[in-house]
Order: sequence, then structure tokens, then C-alpha cells
Amino acid sequence: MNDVRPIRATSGTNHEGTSAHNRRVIIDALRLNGALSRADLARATRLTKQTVSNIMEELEIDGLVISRETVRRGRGQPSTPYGLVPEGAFAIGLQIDRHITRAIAVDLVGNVLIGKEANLPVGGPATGTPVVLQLVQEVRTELKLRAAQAEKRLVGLGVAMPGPFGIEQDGDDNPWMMGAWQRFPLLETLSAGTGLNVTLQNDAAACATAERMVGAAHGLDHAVCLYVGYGIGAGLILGGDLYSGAHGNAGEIGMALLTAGGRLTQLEHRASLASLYEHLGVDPMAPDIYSLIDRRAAADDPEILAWIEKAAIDLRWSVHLIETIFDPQTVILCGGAPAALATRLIDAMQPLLPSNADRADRLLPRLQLGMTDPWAVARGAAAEPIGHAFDPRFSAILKS
Amino acid sequence: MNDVRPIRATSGTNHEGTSAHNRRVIIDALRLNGALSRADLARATRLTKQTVSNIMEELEIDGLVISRETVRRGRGQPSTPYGLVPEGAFAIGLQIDRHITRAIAVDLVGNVLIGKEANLPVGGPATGTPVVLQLVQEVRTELKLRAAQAEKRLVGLGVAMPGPFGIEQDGDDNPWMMGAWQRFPLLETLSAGTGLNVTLQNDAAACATAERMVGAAHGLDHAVCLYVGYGIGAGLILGGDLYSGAHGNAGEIGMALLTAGGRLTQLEHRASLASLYEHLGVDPMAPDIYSLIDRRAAADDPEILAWIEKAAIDLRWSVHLIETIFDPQTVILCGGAPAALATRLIDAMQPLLPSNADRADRLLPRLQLGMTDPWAVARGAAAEPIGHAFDPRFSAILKS
DNA sequence: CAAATAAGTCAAGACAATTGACTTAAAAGA
DNA sequence: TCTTTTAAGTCAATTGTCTTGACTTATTTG
Repeated sequence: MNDVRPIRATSGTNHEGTSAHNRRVIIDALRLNGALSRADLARATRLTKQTVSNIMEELEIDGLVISRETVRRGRGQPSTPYGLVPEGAFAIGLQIDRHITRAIAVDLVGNVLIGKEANLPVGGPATGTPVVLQLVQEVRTELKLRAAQAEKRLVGLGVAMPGPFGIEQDGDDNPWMMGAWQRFPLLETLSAGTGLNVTLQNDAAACATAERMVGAAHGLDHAVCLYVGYGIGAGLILGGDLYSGAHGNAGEIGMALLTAGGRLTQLEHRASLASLYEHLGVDPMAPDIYSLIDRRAAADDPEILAWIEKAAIDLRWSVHLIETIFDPQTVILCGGAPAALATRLIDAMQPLLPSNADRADRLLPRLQLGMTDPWAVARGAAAEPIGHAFDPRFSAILKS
Repeated sequence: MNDVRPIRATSGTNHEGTSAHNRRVIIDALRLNGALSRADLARATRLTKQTVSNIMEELEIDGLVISRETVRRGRGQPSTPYGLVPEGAFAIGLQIDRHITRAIAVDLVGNVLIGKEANLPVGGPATGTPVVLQLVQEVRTELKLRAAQAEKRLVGLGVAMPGPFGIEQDGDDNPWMMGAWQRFPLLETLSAGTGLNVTLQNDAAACATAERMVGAAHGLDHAVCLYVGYGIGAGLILGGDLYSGAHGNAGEIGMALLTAGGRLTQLEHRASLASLYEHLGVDPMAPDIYSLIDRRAAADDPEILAWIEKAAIDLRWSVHLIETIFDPQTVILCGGAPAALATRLIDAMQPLLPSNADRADRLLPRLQLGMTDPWAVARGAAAEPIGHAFDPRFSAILKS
């Protein structure tokens, strides 16, 4: 008698939805194109001048946009461009990695205001959570000092962590796999501990978010970030949005099996920083490892070059595969690798393998260099709540 | 002085957009769940009862939905379920393949009403276009006889063809590559020749569209169709929508390079029907090849089993790769392969390689069998305009 | 037979975009 | 210099669509 089969449907929309969408479209357009006049915005969004005017007035009152000097562009009344106000919104980004955690504060346009890091003690979430919460609190306190409005304009806490999520892995007790963290109710704990909206993504996705917001993927609808960090992964920007798959694990190409030297192995074992550390015989936990690798790479250390030579083979194949499968506008190499290493990797990957990306009408390079600093992941983590806050479904700072 | 840099922005929306969205949401919900009452729809779409009532009244007048017998479900007034009217819309699907072309007519719920095929003469579009147009016309004429309303409820012509598009390929003069067709202004020609809205997708994408509309991917937001036809490809349903990449070539995994037997080769050369035909030494142009393969596979022909054994290795790897990269809810094997062959392929692929898809909370099999008949591609091609017609941006039959 | 429950309608109201006329400010041409 | 043209932006009224709250209808429960 009782029919309990759930009904599947997407949500309908109403006036508020319409309005929220239009506000978001305008903010997006400003982020993408810099300052624009009301008339420009009306043309670009295909809304009427009046609608744009109304929305801009609201946004100005909300402190999200501000007018600039008028500009004369030929006949007619000069236009008044409006730009985003950096202090219009803030977010905190948190990276949790194997032995270190980083927290940063960013503003609406993606400027990094504060960055702090701390070592994570062994013992997983039980001992790590207090450290993480403490770090976030420090950043938050400092942000409050720097910007009076910050606390009430704080739209959320974005967290990035290596994936995959929700999988019982082999070697789950290996501290480098972070299985304990992945099983831990991190969202709930951080949400309760900070009172902020918390979102979680994997590190490659965070890098892609950062590249899309303020990097090489800015304004692109189809781009893939090949993330080379301690592990390896791909951050997917598909159809203008970050794609995370059914369980948040899309793009975990580090676990892809490939035949190398006649043996089936995982990409991660061939081309990640983990494989480099192993190749060099250095301790991944050494505190100055980033600058060490940077220096040795810059000096064309033969051991590093040997690894690059080998890793480039597999990365070249990865780019070919990404191009073949996703048909993106460009592929961006990014992540926690030092710049000297990353540039040498890109050079060693040339010439790229032939693929569908060899098109006569290409506008962008097939492979380009993205952010290469240890803070990129935290930056992307912070960018997520900012992007999210202007999504129609979640308009936190616009109501009040 | 003249600033001609184009402004990039997404489009805003208005009341009509809201309404079109809500109508589409309702039609989607009916397609997904079968018949639903107004109250059910209101709960599922989070619209008010009144709004749903208004929209349903319109849809009923437009002939897209019809009420069914009332049902008593406990206390309260009995509910009146509404279902989609199959004759509410029609579309024609066209498959253009190497030596054959197929056209079918479908209705709103995906029933195939008419199917016709014709051999394509050698000579590419110059000689092929008249044949194709003739075939479409025949189907259209017959459809008119079958359903009086058909002509004015015809929402478009969907075309499917092997990809990739816009690439100058090696061996472009090879008639199996269809380079001449891919360079030909097909959309414009067919649009002019039929007066219909024409859309184009590759054959794997068409299969995925069909699976989503009426097959194994019905109601799924994340599914990948591994298409094994003359070539091999993947149709991607990501986040509830078909994904085609920046140039319509996403999912062309047939061109992915892999190491097999110590040599770098393309997946297509190992696991497509083309490779089977070559293995068997049969002429791919033989008119009864489909049933021939079906019979031999069903009889466990040793030559076929040998090919299956070999192809399964690479397909198993493909599934692993797809799962690793896309994190889908399920992978569906579909395409132009006969059922006897497809089931044996799936069996030979077991056990699947370990991947992120090995989850404790799985609801669907990792790999399942989809449509396996020569008409699946045409069916998907036809499904595209139907799906598209209820998109907010293109509400063809709703205005009038 | 009354109370509870749920489906569905009615009519008024609220919200947000559109429309068309208007104002303002500059460049171009006579 | 003065008029015309062009474009930005505003004002006030209108329109389209969803929401609200009270109501009606039909059924089960006790």
C-alpha cells in the first residue's frame, strides 16, 4: 500500500532563483572581463539595461562592486565601469597533506592575504584535528585584524586533501595514504569546530579550481589540470564547471594502470614527487625539501634529470590520454612541484604525442605551465567557497 | 580607441526562462519516474502545488501529458497521475556509417516507430547526401501516415557519425575513416534539405544518449558507455548531461595509445569490430555481417573466442581507466556488436581490474550490458532532439 | 459519523524582469 | 558655434510567473 520509492527530479526555480542566477552571471562576467559598464553587462548577459542597473545598485550597496573612473568611448554618454571589490568577500582555504597542513585567507578576487602552515603530528585525525583547527583559528584571527568586515564576509572554509575518498585501500595503514583521514568525518568536525560552511575536494581538483579562478584556466570552459604533487591526479574543468564524478574521485589518474618496462604499474609510482623522492633517496618529510628539489633541479642535477627523463615518458602519455578522452582547450601542468622542476618536465615532455588536440584552429598551447608552488592547493581550496557563494543555490552574503 | 575585445559572459535569465526551466523539470521527472500526480511533482520539484497545476494544465493543452486513472493511497483525496503522451513529440534519427545509413522515427517516450536503411555508395558526401536525404524523406513520409500530428510535432533531426571531427587525420583518404564526411558541411546541407533543426554527435555519444533516455543509464547522472562498433569510443554522461568536450571529440578513446605486446598501438586496433573483421578475414561490407557474427559467436566459434580473449584484455583495461578517470556510477557496454558477442565479451572481461569503483556502497554493477543492436546509434541520434526540445534554451513545441 | 489527512483549486499578492519614453553627455558634421 | 547623432543610464508603468492562504473535494481512521 505504502509506496516508498523515492521520486527523482531536479529542482524547479522561482523569482529568487532567477535573480540569484542573474547576480551570479554579472559577478562572473566581472571576474572574467575585469571592469565593465552597465551597458556592457546588459549586452553580454542579454539582460535589459534596467535589470542590470537594478542588480548593480544592489551589489554596490552590498559592497561587492564599485564604480571606477568614467571612460569616453566615442559618441554618447561616457560609460562608468564597475569592478569587483576585493574586500567584498573572504574565504579560508585549508590543505591537509601527509605531514603538513596549510591555511590561507583569500579575498573575492583571489588575492592571498595570509598564509600559515604547521606540521602534522603522526597519529592521523585524532592528533591532527586540534592542530588544524588551531591553524584555521590563527588565520581567522589575523584576517579579522587586517580587514574589519572580514568576519561577517567570510563565506566558508574550503578543504583540500589527497583522495580517493570512500575506498578501502591496500596498505591502508601506510601513513602516506592518509586512509585514516579519508575515513574521518572531517566535514562535520571542522564545521562544528569553526562554525563555517565547509567543503572538501581532492588536491588536484583544488588546483584546478585555483587555475580557473585566477590562473591559466581563467575563462576556459574545458581544461584539465595535470597535478604533480606527492601523488598525481587530474583536476577537471568540464563545461565550465569542476567535475568530481559520482563520489568525488574523478580525475584520480595516479591509480591508472599502465604498462611500463613490461610490467603493469600505477602512474603514481612512475611520475609523482613520491617517486622522485624515492629515486633520490631523500626523506619526504625533510622540512626544506621543496627548496632542495628546486635548487637541485635548477642546477640540472643529473639524478633529477634522469628522473625527469623517465617521468616525462609517462606524463607525455598522460597528456595524450587526457587530450584523447576529454578534448580540452588546453592541459595545464600544476601542483606542488617547484618551478625549476616543472619547467624542465614540460621541456622533457616535448614533443607531445600526436592526438586529437593537433588541430589547425588551436588558440592555446596544448600544454602549459600553471601554478607551481606549495600553496597552490590551499589557494584552490580557498577559491571553492568564493565560487560557491555566488552560485544560485547558495547565496550566503547576498541576503541580509 | 575602439575596444573590440569580446566580452565573455553566460546569459542571464528572465520569467520565460524560469517557466521553461520548470516545464522541462516536470517533463524530465515524468520521463524518469513514469506517471506522477501534481502533488508528487510539487514535492519532487520543490515547486508549489499551484505552480505545478498551472504548468500541467498547459502541458495537457499542448498534448504532452495526459491524466490516468485516479489512485487511492491511504487517507485524503485520491491522486490523479499524469503521464507523458508518446505522440506529444517526434524526432528523426540518422546514422551515417561507412557503407550504410539508417534513419528512424521515435516518439516522445523513445518508442521506435519506423526504421529504414540504405547502402551508401562509394564517393563520400557528393554521392551520399542524396541517398541520405531520400532516406530521411521516406521515413518522414511514412511517419506522416502513421501519426497525423507528426509533422508539426517533429522537433528535429539528430545525426550520428563516427568522429573525430575537425581533425586532419593520417590516412584521410582511407574510406573507413570517413574524412570526407567529417570535412563536409553536413549540418547545413541536411538543414537546408529538410527544413529541420539538425544536430550532430559521434556514434558513441549517440549510444550514450539512447542509454540515458531509454536504457541502462536512465536516471543516472554519472555513467560512461563503452561503445564497441566498427570503431571504439566512450559516450560520457557526466553530471546528468552528455559531455562532448571543446570540439565534440570527448570520449574518442579508440585513438588512445596503449602498450600491447611490447608495442605502442591504438585501442581501436585491438578491440573494435574492425579488428574482429580483420582477425576473421571477413569483408566488413558484407550485408549480412551482423547476423553472421552473431551466429558464429553464439556457436562459440573458436576464432571468435580467440579474438574475444585478446580484446577482453584491452577492454578490461579500458573499463579500469574509465572508472579511474570518471568515477561513474556504472559503465555500460553498448554499440553495434551483436548480443551474443557482447555478452561473451563481458564474461571474458571478468574479473574486472581493481579500481576506485570497488566500493562498499555500490548499488549498480561496475559493468553492465546496454543496447546491442545495429539501430542503437540511430536511436540515440533521434533521442537527442527530443531531449533538446525540452531544454529551456530551445522550447520548440511549447510555444504556439 | 466526526475527525484527520491529502489532493487539488481559487483569487489575491509579491517579485523580478521588460518596455518605452526620457535625461544626460559626448562626438561628428555643417 | 550649433545641431544632429549616438550611446549610457534612469523613471514609471506593465507584464509574466511564482507564492500564499483559504477553500473544496474525496478518502481513510477510529
